[in-house]
Amino acid sequence: MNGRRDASGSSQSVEDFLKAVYNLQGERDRVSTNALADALNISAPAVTDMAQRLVDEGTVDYLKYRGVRLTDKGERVALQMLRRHRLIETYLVQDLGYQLHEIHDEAEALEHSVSDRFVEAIARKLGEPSYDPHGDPIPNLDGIMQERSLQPLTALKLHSPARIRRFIMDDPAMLQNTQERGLVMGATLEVVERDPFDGPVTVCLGAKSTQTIGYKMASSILVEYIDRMC
Amino acid sequence: MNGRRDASGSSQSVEDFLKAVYNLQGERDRVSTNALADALNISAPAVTDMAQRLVDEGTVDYLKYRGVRLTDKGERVALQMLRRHRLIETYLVQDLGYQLHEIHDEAEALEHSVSDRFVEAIARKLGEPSYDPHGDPIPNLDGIMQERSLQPLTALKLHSPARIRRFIMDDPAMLQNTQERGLVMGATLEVVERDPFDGPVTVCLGAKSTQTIGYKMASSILVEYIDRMC
DNA sequence: GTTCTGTGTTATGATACCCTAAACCTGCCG
DNA sequence: CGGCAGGTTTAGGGTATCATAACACAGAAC
Repeated sequence: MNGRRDASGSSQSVEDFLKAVYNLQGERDRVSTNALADALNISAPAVTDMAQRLVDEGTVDYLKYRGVRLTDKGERVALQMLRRHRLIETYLVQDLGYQLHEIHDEAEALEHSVSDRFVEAIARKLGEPSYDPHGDPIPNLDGIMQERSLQPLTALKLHSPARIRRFIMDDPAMLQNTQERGLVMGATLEVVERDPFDGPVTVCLGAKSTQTIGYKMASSILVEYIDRMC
Repeated sequence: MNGRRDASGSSQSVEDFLKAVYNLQGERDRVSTNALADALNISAPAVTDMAQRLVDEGTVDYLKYRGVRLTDKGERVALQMLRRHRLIETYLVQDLGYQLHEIHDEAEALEHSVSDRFVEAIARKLGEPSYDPHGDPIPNLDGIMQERSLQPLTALKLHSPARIRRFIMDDPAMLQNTQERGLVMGATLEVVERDPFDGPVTVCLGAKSTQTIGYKMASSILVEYIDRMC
């Protein structure tokens, strides 16, 4: 028995496995067992083990020594998990007052036990959002995501107004730091200075404040150009 | 690994086990293996198995052939689960538009994966409620519940106005039926007729409608006397 | 093409949970 | 107080999910 009351019948381990494959699988290449072992924090044999079991379930395509790839069925499950995860994250922020850096772990746990009924209830309540609080696109029921073309802060032209649209960072501490510095979703800014050789970027946030941001963080903040700061 | 991010570290099975012991344990008596096997839908040996494991964790006091009893620690866990369960149920109704008969299963799954942070967030949002949508009391953080003295519909004096305060029924179908018939939480009514020998009870719900209710259902609906119908 | 080297797999084992079948208590009955 | 019936436990298995240690393969280096 497992926690889910809906279709799939997958266990938490299986769902996490499929998610990990999805995340590591770029275009059409296979994912190595070691990469999965790292991502899932389990041993390599455990990955082989799971891969072989999932072949029977038809969610994964596995070739000895060549790695793992999702089947269409597996990809559907992964995208469903992604939808769950991102909707739950959105919900935690919107309705329960969670901070951006707190939501990942909570969603990670909830996504496995929540029913479809629940997920669709919060989706409706949130107004069927297309993006989660990190700015990551939320797959719709058919697994389709609305991709955008955004620029990292490090690639922004000087003195061109832009709006923060996405945070690509997993570290909760870094995430928290961005928020505390006023680098929040939707904030408008322009780059006033940029050091060469992957040095820091200095941005002006409205009239309010100026922040100098390390390269790593700056490249993890994506923005879109806007006409004027407001 | 299990789904919880908080303290306890209990698995879903363990938590369900402790809840079951709590539910079956009246005052100070022990709960029999078979009773637990029935309640949990597992075999008797599986219960013995679990009981022996939980002794090591200190949540349960188990004597061979004499049954199981919660320790103080075990009772704390059980009450914490009860709090979680009932707060989640309240939340599902209040904020997500669930119907009364839909909430039990969803809460049953969620209570195991949600964090304390989550539970307390919804408690705050709901205004620290003392009762869940069934009218069951919600333990506070110290495990204390506000008990009330309510009457079953079957014990009500004729023509005495009363208000529905609690539904003691597990069957979702019966629960759903009460709601459809207007026997909802807080509704005011009076008994206009009662058949002898555990026969049906006829109640008048305001001016709106009159319902004749079978004994079993009527005895599962608890009310409090009020001064006048309104 | 043969040989390394590191990546991946098999072998073996552990744990939590469960089951069925068989052996075992316990309390009641006479 | 012996014995039976029914509730309990022990024995013996099974699956999913992990781990460690030992072995096997693949691709690069020569």
